Amino acid sequence: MAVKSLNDAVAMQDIARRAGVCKATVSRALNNPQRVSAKTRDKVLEVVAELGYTPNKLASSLRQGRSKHIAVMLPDITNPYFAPVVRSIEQTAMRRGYSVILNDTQDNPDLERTFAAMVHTRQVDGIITNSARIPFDLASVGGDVRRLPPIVNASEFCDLPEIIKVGVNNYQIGKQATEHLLNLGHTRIAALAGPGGLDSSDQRMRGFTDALQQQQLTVNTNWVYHGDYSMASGDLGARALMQWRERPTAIFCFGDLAAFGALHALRELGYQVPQDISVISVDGIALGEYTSPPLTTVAQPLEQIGSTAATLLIDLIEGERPPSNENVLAHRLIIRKSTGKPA
Amino acid sequence: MAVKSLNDAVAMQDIARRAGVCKATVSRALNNPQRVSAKTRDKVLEVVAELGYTPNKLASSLRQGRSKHIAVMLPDITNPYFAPVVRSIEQTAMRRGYSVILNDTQDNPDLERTFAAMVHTRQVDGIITNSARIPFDLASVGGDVRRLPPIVNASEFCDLPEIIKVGVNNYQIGKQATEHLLNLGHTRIAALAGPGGLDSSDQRMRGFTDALQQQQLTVNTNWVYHGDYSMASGDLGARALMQWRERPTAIFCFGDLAAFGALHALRELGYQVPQDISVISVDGIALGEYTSPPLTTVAQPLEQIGSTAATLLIDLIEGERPPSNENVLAHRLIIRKSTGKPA
DNA sequence: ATAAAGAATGTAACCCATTTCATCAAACCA
DNA sequence: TGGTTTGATGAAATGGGTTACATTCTTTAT
Repeated sequence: MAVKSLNDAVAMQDIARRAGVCKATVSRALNNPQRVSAKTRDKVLEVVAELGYTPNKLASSLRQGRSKHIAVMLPDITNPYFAPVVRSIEQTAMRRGYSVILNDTQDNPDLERTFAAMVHTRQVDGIITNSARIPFDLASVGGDVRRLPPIVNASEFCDLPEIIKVGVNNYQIGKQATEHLLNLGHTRIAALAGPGGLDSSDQRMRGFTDALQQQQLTVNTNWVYHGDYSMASGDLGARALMQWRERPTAIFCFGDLAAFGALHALRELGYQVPQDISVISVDGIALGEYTSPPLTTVAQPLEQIGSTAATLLIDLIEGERPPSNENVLAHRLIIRKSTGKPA
Repeated sequence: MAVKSLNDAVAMQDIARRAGVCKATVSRALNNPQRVSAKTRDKVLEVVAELGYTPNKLASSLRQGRSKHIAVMLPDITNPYFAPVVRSIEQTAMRRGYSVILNDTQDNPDLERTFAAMVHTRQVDGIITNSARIPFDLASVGGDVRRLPPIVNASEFCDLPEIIKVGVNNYQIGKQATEHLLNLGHTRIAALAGPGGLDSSDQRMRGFTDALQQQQLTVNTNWVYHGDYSMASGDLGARALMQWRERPTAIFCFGDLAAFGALHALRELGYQVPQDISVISVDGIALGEYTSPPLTTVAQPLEQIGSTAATLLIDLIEGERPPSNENVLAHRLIIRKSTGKPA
């Protein structure tokens, strides 16, 4: 049945025998070289090289009670927003000696829970999640959040204050994106928002509303469409927003993908961007540079979100609490060709 | 230092004690329920539920000599081509009880090797790689490929016949893409190829050449540009191709990303697609539906590549050799708006 | 020179589940 | 009814490291 892994044979005991020392010494020579005499160390390392020995990390993990694996949960790896985050997590983790186990939850709570169980089975030392749902069964920790295993919440926030979070200031993002449009002279601005109730979307909406109000403008509810950040919903949303008798001159998309969909719809409907209508969005994914027209967007520091999340999580695993639970990283408005003065 | 995981305490021994049986019986009750009397089984399961026991998978893996982890190596998770493949691998693996360890090698042989080393120490049961480089130090296995852990080579092929491969017929893809352009009446066709020497690119180029020759056309070397499949190289390549006095009326991009770059360049240069120039490409990534204009492309069955690769690998791990080492999946021409008759 | 401190190494327990082998009881057969 | 097969369970070895503790060999200090 199960094929036995191959170059097993050689274990620590074999090295020990051949080097004329005991297992413990081999272990020390490998992990705490300074705790072993130079002579012994050299001899051990020589035998290790000779026999091509690689320590079995499972055994080590079992004994030490930590696997040096971290899990990354995200709703959809296919989303270009997440890919750079994951890549950066992976790089950071690898540098610190951790491997990344990937889990695409498809935003399915059941899958999230299944995966979360991995923490209990000791397969992973901690989790980075991009979901607002923290899937751990609170009951199992007696309702005490502090007893949860290390978790870092990236990009999208849950409402447990005890959980460490890393992301951007979505309120400011919403405000700045809107202000960019206002500064260009737009007054009829639509919002192609994300799901209501989702923190990132709600915050951006607040920023949107406040920015308008500072110019004595109010939100036209006809011009607010709640999608799900996807291209398809951006397409649909843009069509919905443009159907009204009184049309907006600018659309603030709450995500780049939705903006791609919107650009597509607007083109099909025969509008020129930005001549007929401006489009701005949020995220700063790489594709935005190549759309037609290239997309003006408030970029999130995706790599930095990933590396920060990984660093915080690993610090946490290794016993170092971060100074703050809220880690807000800087966003950046990138002005390209999809926004302009209103006609 | 290292924080001890929390609800440790409860191990199999605890269940055993509490249920009045021995560890072995608990293990059997959990893994081979039919090998235990109904009464004992119920009692054990009851105690398991009561104490909230979850088996330590590290221990189990150590004992059984298999970790139920598979590693996925790919050059860049940020590439929209790979994301669906990875997602599909992950889903398939999860369904079969395996976790996926992700490694973004950035096409860096050193990183690949580093990671490959991990495979030994982490006791990863198998590997799916999207690189033509099989990074395992052959010396370490005495030059004997059969001693490598199970590997499946997806998308991009190495030249070891012993390695299982899953992917598409790139020659046919190249041919069909070209034929589509020929059928529309194009005779001046450029190729925005991938790196020379890379199997996928070379095969598509063969298909391209053969399709042209069947129409008594020859390849104009001015109209062949070798990029690296990236958007940036597509942009550059398109500009290079359009600089000649005699210009092509169609460009065959060897990858969707390059096509995005090409569309961007063509737009900037003032060409209308497809009125002035047609663009076709390969991959069928989701974004292609939303470009301007939507991209005609030969789609690869990305999900299927992933699921097939995962299935083959896990079968292999569990001792089942596939009928063939070459698993070629069907591609599909998707005609959208980026190709048309020549002016 | 010698006790005390320190460094190097060995012994054995430990992490926790799986699995072989032995044991014992119940069911089956002639 | 004695002998055998079958089924349930337990004892103990196992996988491969790590580490607390014990022991031995050096140094250093007096």
